[in-house]
Order: sequence, then C-alpha cells, then structure tokens
Amino acid sequence: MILEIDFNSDEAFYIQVRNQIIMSIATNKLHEGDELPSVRAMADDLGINMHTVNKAYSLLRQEGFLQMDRRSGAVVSIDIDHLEALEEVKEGLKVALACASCKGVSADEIHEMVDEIYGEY
Amino acid sequence: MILEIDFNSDEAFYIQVRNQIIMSIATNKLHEGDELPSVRAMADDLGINMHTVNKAYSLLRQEGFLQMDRRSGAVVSIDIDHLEALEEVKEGLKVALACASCKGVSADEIHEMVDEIYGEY
DNA sequence: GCATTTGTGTTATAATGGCTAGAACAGGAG
DNA sequence: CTCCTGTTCTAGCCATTATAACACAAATGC
Repeated sequence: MILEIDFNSDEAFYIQVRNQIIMSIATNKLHEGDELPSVRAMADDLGINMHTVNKAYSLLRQEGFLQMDRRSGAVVSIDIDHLEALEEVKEGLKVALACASCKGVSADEIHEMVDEIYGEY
Repeated sequence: MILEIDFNSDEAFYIQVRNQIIMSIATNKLHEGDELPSVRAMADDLGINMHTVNKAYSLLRQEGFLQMDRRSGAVVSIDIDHLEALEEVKEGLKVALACASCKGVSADEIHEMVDEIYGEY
C-alpha cells in the first residue's frame, strides 16, 4: 500500500485516498481479500489524520469496494451490481465527454484513451 | 437557457451550473457567440444566489468556455488548447474507468457508452 | 446635453456546512 | 492488563452560499 497525498491538490484528501485505492484495485495492486492498513497506520504513512482515512474507507465501503470489521480492519471486497455500475460510469462520462467535445476532442481520440487506460487493467 | 438545480445533490450549485452549461454547448443548445443571461437573471430563474452563478461563470471563463464583459455580460467563446484538453480529459477518465473496471464493466461496454454519448454531439 | 433610472459585474461582510484534526471512548486480541 | 482496532465528541478552518453596498455603462426622460 503505497499511496501519495498531493497536499496542493484541490481534491479533498479522503477523495484522493479513495481514488488511489480504487485505481490500485483496478491495476491489480490490490486484490479481493487483501487487508488494508489500519486507519491510524495509513494516516501516519500519509501524514494526515486518522479520521480522513476513516472517511475514505467508509466511502469505499458504501460504494461496495471494502468491508470493515472492528477487529480485522478493512478488507477489499467488491460488491458488483453491473447495471448500477454502468449507470454511474455513464453519468461520470457525460460531463467529461461534454468537456472533451467542446474542446474539439474527437470520439476516436476518446476511444484511444479508453484503450490506453484499460490496457493497464 | 433552461438549467435545473438539484437541491438534494451533493454537487455544489456552481458546479451543477457549470456542468450543464458545458453540456449545453456540447449538445449544440448553446453556440459560440451566444449571450448568457445576466448572473442575476439566471440566479432568479434557478432560485439561487447571484454569486453562485457568478462563480460558475468565472470558472467557465477560466476554463476557456466563456468571455465576460461588464456591459455585454457573458458570451460563449471557446478557447481550444487541444493538448491541454486531451490531458485533462484523460485524468478524469482514469478514475472513472478504474471504478468501471473494478465493477466488471468491460472495455467494449465503455466504447459503447462513449459512442452513445458522443452521438448526441 | 444632462440627470436619472436601470442593468451590468464587482467587492465587502457574514452565516452555514463540509473537511480535517486532537483527545477520549469502547471493545477485541494477545 | 496492555496494545491495537474502529468509533464518538469536540473544535478549528475553509469553501460554499447569501445579503448589501459599490462602481461603471447604457438607456431613458426632460
């Protein structure tokens, strides 16, 4: 578990932690069943507050990426609801692709990017 | 200009306004040179504060979608920097696609979605 | 022509809520 | 009992949102 916080980013710390954990799962650096460090250990590592990590973990649990238990800590456990996932991804894509389209990015360029990113998974 | 604010959303009002204006440009409901309503008029329409709209307009100006003038108000004026646009789009896609991949969404399904969304532009 | 009114974005100030954090609490493991 | 979990309580700070007053430009009335 090697995450990095960008203290100058305008993204909230807990969002950065959440995103990096999701990307770690996607890139196979984290697998189903892996235990994450305790909120304190992770917080010390990153130089942020335990609460901020806890918030990230809670969000990930709510989004179906983790399960949390008082004694064993947080465990990667992905809850897949395919239809819901498709809907959520699509909502996110709408805004990003609207931006892209306005700025003259073609559909082909988007497809290339998608393949490039998915190539790492 | 018919926008709608979701008062229950966790997205800030000014972000909602910004996103909808960008999507309106992408879907050709707004065109280069079109004048947007004054911040007061728009705010009254949406039932929010003038300042919130002003913040959205300022952000859009900073992102290269609008130009603002004290007398003529806000005008759609797209400043295209293709390389920068590609980079920004890619950053946004990374997180969204990581989520998608974790939830079992295939690259093909993403490509379908991209075509579906881009079909409206 | 000039004063007034109306409309524009801007600035100053303040209330509210989310993000972050420190300290103390509750419960299981060794 | 001691150490390690996550949880709750409390508080400071900053972004978001809002009200009021300002500064400037255009249109209106005389």
